[in-house]
Amino acid sequence: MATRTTRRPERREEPLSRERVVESAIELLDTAGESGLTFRALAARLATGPGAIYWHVTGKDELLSAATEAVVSRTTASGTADPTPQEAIRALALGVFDAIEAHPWVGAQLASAPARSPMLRVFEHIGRQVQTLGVPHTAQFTAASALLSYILGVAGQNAANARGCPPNTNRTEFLATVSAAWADLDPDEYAFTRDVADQLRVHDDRAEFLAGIDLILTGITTHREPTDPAPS
Amino acid sequence: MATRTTRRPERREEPLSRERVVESAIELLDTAGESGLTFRALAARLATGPGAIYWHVTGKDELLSAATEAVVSRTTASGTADPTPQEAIRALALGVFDAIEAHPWVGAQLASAPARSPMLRVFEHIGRQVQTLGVPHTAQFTAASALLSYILGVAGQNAANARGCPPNTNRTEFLATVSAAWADLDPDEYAFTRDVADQLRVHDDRAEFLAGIDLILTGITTHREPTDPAPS
DNA sequence: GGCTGCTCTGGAACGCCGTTCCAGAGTGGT
DNA sequence: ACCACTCTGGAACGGCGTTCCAGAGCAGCC
Repeated sequence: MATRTTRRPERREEPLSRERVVESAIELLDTAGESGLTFRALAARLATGPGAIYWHVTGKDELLSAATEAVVSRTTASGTADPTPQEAIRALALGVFDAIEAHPWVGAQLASAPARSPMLRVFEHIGRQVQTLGVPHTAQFTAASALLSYILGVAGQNAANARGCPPNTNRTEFLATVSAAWADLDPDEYAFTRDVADQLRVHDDRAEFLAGIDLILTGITTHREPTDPAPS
Repeated sequence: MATRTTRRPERREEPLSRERVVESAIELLDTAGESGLTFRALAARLATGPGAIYWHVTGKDELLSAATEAVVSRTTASGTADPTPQEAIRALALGVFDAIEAHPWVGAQLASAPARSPMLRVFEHIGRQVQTLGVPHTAQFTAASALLSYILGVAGQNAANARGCPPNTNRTEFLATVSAAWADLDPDEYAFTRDVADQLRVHDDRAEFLAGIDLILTGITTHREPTDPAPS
């Protein structure tokens, strides 16, 4: 009140920008979850009104896409030289996996809009390693697509699990609860599920994810005819 | 106005019920998409008010779950005796795949809430076939989870694609458009994607999906490389 | 028949959402 | 001094999920 317009080095300490909007959106998504990202909450965090945000972003869809793009692109950026294509694919997949574990909302976003830009880069990198693996040209699309679909599937599941209990229960307790629920299922209708309830309780998400990748990689590198001896 | 309470055989021609609510919700989702399911629209279709629906359903989450459950359970119901476990798994996966193609909203729903009931039954059936395949006990959970994750991943992608262009373009035209977009990408940054743009244009979703299933099945049934050191 | 208690209805209202609108502040060019 | 342009932010709109509640219909008991 005392000073009205004097003593203002810039219009505000930091002017609005698309970058700042997206960054704040990511923080909001990380702290308050997917439902926490609101134009009003975002405006409050940026000390402005909802209308101002629309000058830098066309709408919520673009905002979510930009936030996802920003997070995923960081994982793709770190290009380490891996000795084998298999390890390169594992590293690539783990990058996406870790990004989703750190930001569960990315999983839900990717699972429901994969054709967009961020995952296309992952697809490209996977495809190159598939080529390096010596996969026949006609099977390369299938192989890369299968790997991508699997990654996106795990992404969605992890996001769903993280949404189930974001703040409170630690992972061990959560797994114990679900495992106990599985063990209490009908023995006739859910014989298998009951049988693996123990494995669910002690399993490691990252290891299971990688094991699935390896399963697909084995399928890709194994010739269709089972008479082929194990390649190395 | 003429007759007030006379001439009414029942309170209404058909009383509200949870079954009728869920069924109408499915119809609404199929015709108007995920965003078309609204308590007001649902109330209009049922010739009632929004409040009445809450007597039969606790909220929108349960409504969506019930609708998904209803659609998925129909696919699991048809139990045909398949000669081999592989074919049984393929049939199971195709059932889910077809259900999602017929109701794209199911894909999005499954991809973002897989731990719930409907997919647990699929998991159970897959797991039994995995057991029949002779997979070692310690690897059964991994194998079934990988298959389920892959199915859910494809589910999400199909749902996203269907959401991109629900009514208008036929599939061939859509694929041609995306394929052309891929072919126009930067040759350095997207060499592989450009290379498989042709395969994208002519590919068959069902066949690709099954090919991915077969990749994982091959990985499951192929013995690990004997020289492979235990990877953590 | 009345009366009561229960199930079920459906319209009104609440608060929040994404989005649009627009008056106007700030700023650089002439 | 003026203008044109970028950018701001508060108000407002329609629609959403959800809640609330007066009351309709329908047993069952007096």
